[in-house]
Amino acid sequence: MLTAAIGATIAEWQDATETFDDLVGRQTGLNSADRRCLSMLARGPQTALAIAREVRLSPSAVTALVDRLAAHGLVSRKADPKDRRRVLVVAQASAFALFERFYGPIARAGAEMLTAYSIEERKLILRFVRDACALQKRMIEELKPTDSPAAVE
Amino acid sequence: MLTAAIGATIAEWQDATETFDDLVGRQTGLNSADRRCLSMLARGPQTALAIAREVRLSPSAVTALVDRLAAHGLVSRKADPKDRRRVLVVAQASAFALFERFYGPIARAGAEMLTAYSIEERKLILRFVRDACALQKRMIEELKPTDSPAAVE
DNA sequence: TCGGATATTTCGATGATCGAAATAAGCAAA
DNA sequence: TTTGCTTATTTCGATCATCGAAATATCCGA
Repeated sequence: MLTAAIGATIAEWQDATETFDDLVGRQTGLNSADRRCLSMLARGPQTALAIAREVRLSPSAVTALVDRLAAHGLVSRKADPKDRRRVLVVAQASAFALFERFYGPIARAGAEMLTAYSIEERKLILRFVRDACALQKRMIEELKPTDSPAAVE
Repeated sequence: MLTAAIGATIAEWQDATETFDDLVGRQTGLNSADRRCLSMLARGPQTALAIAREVRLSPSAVTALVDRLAAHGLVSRKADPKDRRRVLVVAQASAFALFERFYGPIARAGAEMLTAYSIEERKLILRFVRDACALQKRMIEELKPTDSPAAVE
């Protein structure tokens, strides 16, 4: 037993995560795709196409998205020296500051929370979150191929 | 140690969860708010205002949202016998079927995954996810009051 | 019964997104 | 080198979700 309680709590946790993220969006004026894009750019400059794939937006939508972020001074465009068709989108310092402001505190609080667990316990927690993450990714793969026209009709 | 690895894995897990959810949206033709609303209605009929609060949409947007779901046959409107100003939105059988179809498999796989853990281990996992959930909710509260006009300018 | 409060809908405007077409640059073969 | 195909991004017009304000309907207390 306990699996039902664990599942329910995870659902509640994910819901809270979504609510938190939504709040960040309201306070920053950035929508879900904007935030996803910024989070990706925090790992380094990316081309528009790579952003489109990861954020799951059309290339034209990414043009508008980057315009938006650039208007806020959060990113800048830079020609790719290797291939002048490409445009590299680069996160600015303000983007990192924004991340620190909104996600820094929770990251630190999370680390702090984990100090209440022994090393052995943390090993188990890591095993669990890895299992959960792997499971979620497996379910993504199972959902992908189908591409059913409309499950809702 | 291990906290960094745990944090990184959780971030990866949340990302996968978002991707999964987005895929469900594409395959069902339901956007994020639609899905949130349905998920709420799975717990019982709700008034438009309650939906607006939970889904974080304006009341007028909820009218449109419910129209959309109703057009898909997923919900129906029902006058509240107690207060005729109110409209109760009720999930239809097709909504539950949709949930079962997309979230049933992962719920069962998750339960199955947990069978690899002993009861003692599950207790620890439950403690951990409760801690994480509580932390996330605490961070929501800390973010709420500020209501800063624009953190981005 | 009157008047303010509450619940929902309607309406016009805004803005994010899409797909198709346009533009620009790379690349390979003649 | 030139020609033509491919790839990367942007522009453009259309669509749709959402908002805020106004309209409508109902409730409830004085």
